[in-house]
Amino acid sequence: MIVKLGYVAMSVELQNASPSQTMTFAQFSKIKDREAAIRKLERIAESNIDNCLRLLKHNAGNQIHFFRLSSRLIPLANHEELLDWDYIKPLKESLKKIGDYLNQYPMRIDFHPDHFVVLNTPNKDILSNALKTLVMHLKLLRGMKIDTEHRCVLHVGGGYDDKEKALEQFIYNWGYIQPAIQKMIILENDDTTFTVKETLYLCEKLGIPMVFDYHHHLANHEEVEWQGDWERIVATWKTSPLPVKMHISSPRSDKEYRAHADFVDPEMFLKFINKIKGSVPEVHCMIEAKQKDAALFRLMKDLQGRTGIKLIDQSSFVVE
DNA sequence: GCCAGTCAAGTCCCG
DNA sequence: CGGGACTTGACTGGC
Repeated sequence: MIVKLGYVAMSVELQNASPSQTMTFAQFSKIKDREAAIRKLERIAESNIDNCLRLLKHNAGNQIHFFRLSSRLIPLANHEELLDWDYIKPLKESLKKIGDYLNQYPMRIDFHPDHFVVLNTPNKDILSNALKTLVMHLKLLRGMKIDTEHRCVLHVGGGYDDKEKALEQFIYNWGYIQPAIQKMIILENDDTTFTVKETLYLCEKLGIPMVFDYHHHLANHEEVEWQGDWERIVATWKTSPLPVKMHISSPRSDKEYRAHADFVDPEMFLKFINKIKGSVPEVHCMIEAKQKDAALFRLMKDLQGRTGIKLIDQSSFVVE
């Protein structure tokens, strides 16, 4: 089984390369000339996209083939006061450069919008805002010439005091979502509300691949045993062009169990990998650690020389 | 040039 | 029912 590691949004090694520079609406409003203010937003967005390209080059240089883009590339993209702003048009060139680069150095790219994108809300306005944000992600992917299928990880949403009802609301809302957006989405079990089993229920019913977050599972489950569900999780990826995807992180401490630690505990990771060994030809693990790419490199170093592990390059290995 | 406070979103918690 | 906590990285303001 091949295992490939990826990391999230920004590098701790590459300096001054934030893809998430921003401008708040309060700042925006202070600028009297609205056109000038919009130009400023566009400059920030362009700088963010340029930094993404620098990050991709950093990844290619370090043999990393799996990366999550920041979801904050375009400040105020979906703000209600900026509905007339075509934020994609001025970014065409920058986005195309990303696409061209990915043609040269293929990499699995995905997004994970903030948890304010809630698809199971009973509130029409909140749903409409969530969909606007997803449309932005779709446009960005298209601008970068990335196949949009299964690129956007979301949580199920709110529990609203009745999880069963909340799951049915997700199914109801799903029916109103355009197919291009549906196709882009994958769902992840979360650390406070929806467990693996509940997320699987939706994924199987609606044909959505499921991202298994092991840390979230440890924080939020009916039963801690997960191996009985692993085959079901794998099966949700059967129709996907992409390999099964996981999220890996370690708790910061017993007290702050849900928070992400700086690095990933290699013993926990190895134990996990050995349990799924051979169940799929390839699995992609997103390392969600505070130390970002440095955590990925350290984990790879920790795996070096372990029994049954053969390193392929700086971010991938084979388990036998 | 550092550190504390602020900013955004939606849900959840507490009184 | 209303206000604050939660979360995250970036930015702002005070010293």
